[in-house]
Amino acid sequence: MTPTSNLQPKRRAAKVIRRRQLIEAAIKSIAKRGLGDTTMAHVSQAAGLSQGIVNLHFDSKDNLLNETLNYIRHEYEENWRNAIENTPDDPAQQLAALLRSDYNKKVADIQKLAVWFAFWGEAKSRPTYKKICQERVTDYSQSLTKIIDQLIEEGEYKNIKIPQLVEGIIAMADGLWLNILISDQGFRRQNAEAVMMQYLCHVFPDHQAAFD
Amino acid sequence: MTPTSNLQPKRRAAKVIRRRQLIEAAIKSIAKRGLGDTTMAHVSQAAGLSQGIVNLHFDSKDNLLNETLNYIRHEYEENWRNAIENTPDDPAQQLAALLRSDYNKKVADIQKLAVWFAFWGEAKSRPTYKKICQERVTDYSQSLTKIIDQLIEEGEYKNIKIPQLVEGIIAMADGLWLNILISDQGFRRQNAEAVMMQYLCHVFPDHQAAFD
DNA sequence: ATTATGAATGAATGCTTATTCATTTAATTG
DNA sequence: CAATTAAATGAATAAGCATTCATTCATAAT
Repeated sequence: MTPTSNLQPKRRAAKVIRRRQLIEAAIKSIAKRGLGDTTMAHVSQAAGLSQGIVNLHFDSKDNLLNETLNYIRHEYEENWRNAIENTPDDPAQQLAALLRSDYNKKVADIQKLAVWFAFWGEAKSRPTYKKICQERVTDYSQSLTKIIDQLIEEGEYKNIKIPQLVEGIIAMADGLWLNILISDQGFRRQNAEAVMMQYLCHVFPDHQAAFD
Repeated sequence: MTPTSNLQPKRRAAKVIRRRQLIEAAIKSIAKRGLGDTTMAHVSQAAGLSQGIVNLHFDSKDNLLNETLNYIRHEYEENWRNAIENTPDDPAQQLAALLRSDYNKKVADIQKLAVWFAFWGEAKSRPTYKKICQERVTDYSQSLTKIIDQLIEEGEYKNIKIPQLVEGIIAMADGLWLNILISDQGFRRQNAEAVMMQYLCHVFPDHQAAFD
C-alpha cells in the first residue's frame, strides 16, 4: 500500500481541493504579474495560506507550474469535447460548435489566455511545457480533422487540402486568442467567433447556415 | 550641444554597435533559456563582455528588454515594408508578398519567434510590452487593409467583411508562428506559407494564380 | 478523553541576481 | 608625448527568492 492510499477519504479530498486552490491562485498571479514575477509568496498569499504551503503540496515551484499548465490544458480539452457531445451529429454544426467552444467564457477568459501565452513564451526552452502544449494541439486537430473529412464528403467540396486547412484553422484560433489578450478591450470573444465563422463560410460556402 | 554630439565619430559608432550587440545577445539568451531565466550575466557573457556592461549601456535590465522588443518590432516592420516596395503594383501580388514576408528567414527565424512569444507572454502585465505589441499590429493591419480594399474592388468580390478578414489573416499569421515555434521540426516556414496561401485562395478564388 | 497522525505555519537559511562604483584600459587631443 | 576623456571591468553590495523544518493546530481513531 502506498502512503497516499492509506489516507482517509475526507483527508484525501482535502488534499485535492488544496491543490486545485493553489493552482487557481497560481493562475491568478500569472495573469496579474506574469510568469516571471510570480513568486511562491504571491501564490500562497492569493490562496490565503502560509509561505511553505506550495512546497508541502507540490514539492517545488517548477512542479506547481507544470501542474498549472496541465490543469488548463485538461480544462480546455474537456470544454471542446463537451461542445461536440452536446451538438447534433451533423458535420457542419459540429465544426461550428467545436470552434465556437474556443471562445467560451470559461476557456477564453482573459486570465486563462494570459496563462497560455505565458507558458508558450517559455515553451521553447522548457521541454515539459512544450510537450503539454503539443498534446493540446494533437488531440484537438484529430477531432477537427475527423469532422472536416465528413463535411467535405457530404458537401462534395473539391480542391481542399485537409491538413493545411486544419493547420490554418488552429492557427487562426490561437491568433484570435492573442488578439483578445493584447487588444485593449477592443476585441472580444464574440468578435473572435465572428472572424472564425466568416473563415468557415469562405471555405464551406454551401454550409453557411451553420456558421451564422 | 548635447554631450553625445561632442563625441568623436568612432566612439559614437561604437556605442550604437555595442547596444545592438547586447540586444542580439539578449535575443540569443531569451531564445535559449526563456525570458524568465535570462540574467544580466548571461547577456554580457553571450556578448563576450563584462558584468556591468548592460547597466552601462542600458541603465537597467528592464530597459534592455524594452529595447530588445523594440528592435525586433522595427526589424519586423522593415521586412514587410520592403516586401511591398519590391513587388509590382498589383493588389493580389502585393497581398501575397506581404503575407509571405512573415515567413522570411529573417523574421520567422526560430529565435525571433521565441522572443515574440516570450514578450507576448508577459504583455498582459507589462504596459510597455503591450503597447509595442499593439503598435506592430496596427501598422501592419493598415497596410493590409489598404491592399485588400483594392483587391476587392478589382475582383468585384461580394459579401466580404473587410475588418473581420483582416483580423482573421493576422490571427492566422500569428498562429502559424506559434505552430513553427511549438512543433518539433515538423512544421516549417514554407509549410506555414502554404497554409496561408490556401486561405487566400479560398477568399479570393479569382486570383489564385498569385497565391501559388 | 487521550493519543496518534496529518496539515499548516512562518521564521530562518542560503543561494541567485541586478546594480553600483572604484579602478583599469584605450582612444583622442593639443 | 603627456593629458584628458570615454569605455569597460569585475569585485562588492544588497535585495529578493525558493526551500527547509521545528513547531503548532486540527482531526480522526481508540
